[in-house]
Amino acid sequence: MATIKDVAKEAGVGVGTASRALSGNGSVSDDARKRIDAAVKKLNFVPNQSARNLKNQTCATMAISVPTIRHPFFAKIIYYVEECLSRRGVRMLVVNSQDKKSKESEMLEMIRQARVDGIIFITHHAHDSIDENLPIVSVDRHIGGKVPFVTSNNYEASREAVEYLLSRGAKRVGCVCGKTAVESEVQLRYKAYDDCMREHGLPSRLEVADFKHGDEMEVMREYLQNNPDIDGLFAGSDMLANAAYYNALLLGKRVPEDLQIAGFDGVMDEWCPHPKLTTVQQDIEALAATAVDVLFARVRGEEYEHKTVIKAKLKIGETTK
Amino acid sequence: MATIKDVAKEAGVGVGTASRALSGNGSVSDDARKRIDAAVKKLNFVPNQSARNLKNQTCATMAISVPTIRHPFFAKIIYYVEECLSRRGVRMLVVNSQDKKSKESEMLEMIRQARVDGIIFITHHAHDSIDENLPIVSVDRHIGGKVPFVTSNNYEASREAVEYLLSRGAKRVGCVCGKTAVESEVQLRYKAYDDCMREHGLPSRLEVADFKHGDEMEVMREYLQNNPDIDGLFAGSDMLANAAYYNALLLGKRVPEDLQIAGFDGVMDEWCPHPKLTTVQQDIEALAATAVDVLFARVRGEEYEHKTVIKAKLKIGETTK
DNA sequence: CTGTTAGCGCCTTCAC
DNA sequence: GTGAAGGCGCTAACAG
Repeated sequence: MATIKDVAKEAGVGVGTASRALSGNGSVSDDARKRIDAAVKKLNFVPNQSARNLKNQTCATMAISVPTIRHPFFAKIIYYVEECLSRRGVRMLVVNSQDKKSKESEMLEMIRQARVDGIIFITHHAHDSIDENLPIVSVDRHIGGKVPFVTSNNYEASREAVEYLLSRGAKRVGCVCGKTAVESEVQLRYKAYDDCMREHGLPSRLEVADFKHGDEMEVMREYLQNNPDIDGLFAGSDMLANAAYYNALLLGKRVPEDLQIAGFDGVMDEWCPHPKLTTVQQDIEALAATAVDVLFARVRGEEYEHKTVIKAKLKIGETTK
Repeated sequence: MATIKDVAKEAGVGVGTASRALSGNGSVSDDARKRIDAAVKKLNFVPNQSARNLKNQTCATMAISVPTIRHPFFAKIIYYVEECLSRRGVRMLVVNSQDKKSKESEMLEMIRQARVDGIIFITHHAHDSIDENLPIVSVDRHIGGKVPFVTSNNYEASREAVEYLLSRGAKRVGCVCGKTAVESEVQLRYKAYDDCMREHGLPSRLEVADFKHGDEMEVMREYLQNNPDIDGLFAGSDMLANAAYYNALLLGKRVPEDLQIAGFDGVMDEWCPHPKLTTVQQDIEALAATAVDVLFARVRGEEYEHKTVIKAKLKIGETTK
């Protein structure tokens, strides 16, 4: 494995000159550059990234921590984040936190160990002890005082969904959302529902359920059994909306005739061709791109927004009239 | 940021002793160890991984390259690979190759740049120029002469599925599979179908379709329109099976009464509660674990199997009688 | 068991 | 514009 020393010797120049030519910092005579290029090719030289990292005190790697990669929303975020990072020549480290706070704390350690340059955090936990100067950005959650975050306009978009249900003739609209352990923008989804119902003088039938991914079917079954008379439902996620759809069918209800359903996320369509959900579609590509932008701004010490809101919009499917 | 030098000074020992105590190689007196531990705590020291990497000529990072993370099968593989690596203190780098050969070639460069210690490859391309000594392992594909790979017992499992369809009374069984650009174990799925039909003296209605993820619905619509009389279908993936289900419904067919369907993969259930597919369930956890085992064996120069077969088994759902 | 020393490969002064 | 030298933080080999 050739080193920069070998290249320099082969080209008949000093290592300094070779280094400058390779990294592009500082000027090198055309003659020297030509000989160095030739040497690089001849020796099949590639710079050793570990050495660069040590010298530059970086590692050209960003981490993204998600509760689980096995969820379409997170998978999609990761997909777009990778795309952005890759464009900048930065690698992406994926960590399944599996909702474990310990695993998330390890991530913080990674920064200190110079194993990653920054982290995109998507978590259900609060981390109040996070050093505010650490290069971290969060998606959809407030995880600590000054950690910047990007999020969809959950409140407005959710209102739009609930209003839509009402406008399509639903009279008794319910709502099921997942519980978040930490203060989260996601909570605005059911707050929007609540406000909306109150303003219309309608009773709120909100259920904020504490469950794990995968238990959506059970949660919805129970809810629909306890609320047999609803004719509209705003679900806090597509997984819940989907579960509502199938449970409704199992209970002999027709969708959307007997029950109209609106979800949130807009991520199921790729894998579940049916039903075509009416749902609030988040602009995941923009969420990812913005998170990466903010992260780089932090790392470089540039200006950045503490909070960035990405517009989500209601997509009409076949689960509403 | 404290270095090992600071720790040594604080503890009143030499750097060598501190290093030995920290990395666990070599013996250190209890007394020294105690003082070093205290110094570490006091200075809040963590070893710099970049320096370790440079010194050790490793980077404690493995890469996994998949066509897209936005597919339940790949997402699940990645999930389990991360779990295995994480247990060994190794980080996982995820690369979306997006089926681009260039992107895959970059990965090979990464090894040379000492940016990753090894790669788990899942690709649709052939890479005949791969150096056989490189620490690479492939899943489900032969990507080069001596690159080891792990795979499910595609042939036997597929036969089981087709035989099951026949045993449940299907008379005219069709098959749709995706085309692979490279010689792949996946091809055994439709080979099994073909053999099975021939042995039963039944006509083969095989379609090996060249399409991208996401186009499954169209592919199946066309197939079902061209083959309106089939009463059984073996699909080469769950996505195809799912698409077959909905297209059948759209065409006024009942499943499983008029058309029985069996898929392959066993990965849809998490995100699509319905329909409960009859499908060949791959043991993805074992595939991932084995791939990681083989990779580490290669890196360490230990013995390993060139080909490992993981058993998949038919799971009966509601799309067969 | 311990401290010193010499690199790992690269980048960045610093004189020339 | 150039080459030599020092050092990033750590580990391994050596002599004590």
